[in-house]
Amino acid sequence: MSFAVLAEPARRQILDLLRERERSVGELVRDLRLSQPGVSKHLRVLRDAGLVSARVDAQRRVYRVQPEALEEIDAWLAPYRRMWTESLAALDAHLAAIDEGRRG
Amino acid sequence: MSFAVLAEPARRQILDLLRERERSVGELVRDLRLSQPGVSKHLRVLRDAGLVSARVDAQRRVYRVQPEALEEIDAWLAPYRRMWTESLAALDAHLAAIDEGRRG
DNA sequence: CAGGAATATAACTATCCGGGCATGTTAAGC
DNA sequence: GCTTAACATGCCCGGATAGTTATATTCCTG
Repeated sequence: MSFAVLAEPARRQILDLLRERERSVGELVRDLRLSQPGVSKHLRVLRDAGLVSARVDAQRRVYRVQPEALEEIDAWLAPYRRMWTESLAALDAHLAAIDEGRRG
Repeated sequence: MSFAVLAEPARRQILDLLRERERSVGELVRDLRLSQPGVSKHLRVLRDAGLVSARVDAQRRVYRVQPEALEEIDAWLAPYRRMWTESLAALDAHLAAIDEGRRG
């Protein structure tokens, strides 16, 4: 499960940057407060998890996000999401009932 | 961010167990392959993250899941979810177009 | 083909974290 | 009030990992 991959703030930040547009390693190094090898290492982890993919452009590697890899996490989250939306629905109903009562 | 909290498989397993029904520490110890202090330690992390809450029943502490704490993660996921659902929609459209073409 | 640019990998270190054992704490029951 | 049950906490250890510097690799450019 790629939860562990996302546990690292720098990696989430990389994904957020790549979500706007694809970026080369050098660009990411400029945006993050990390050494170039540090960024490369995180990109390696993200690649292995299928969360990003790389395209070669001369000496540069341009990375892009691969959002489908997050479906697994979304799937794990789904039943919990049902739980809190049900709570919200119940609260809604409750407030509606109160309002109903107020208006007689 | 509680991604780091969920990175631990045992903690996700605890949440999944508590999603069915609330459980005491002892029950969790029986269900997991972990020592009692190990379980307590994970529960502590989950509590600090607001992911579970405890109710006192005599000497026992009964834990339940607090799904709202996962909304933060869901919020982070949301823009990516939009991305892959858009991809699916595009694929749908593509396949429909192919089918349309086949039928003339 | 020499030099430099862009990135990956290697090697090393410091830190964090999960695991267990031993022990502290609180509540029940006699 | 002493014992036992249920749980939390402290302490220690081994493994994982994120960060760095140094080096290897690849590819363009002159």
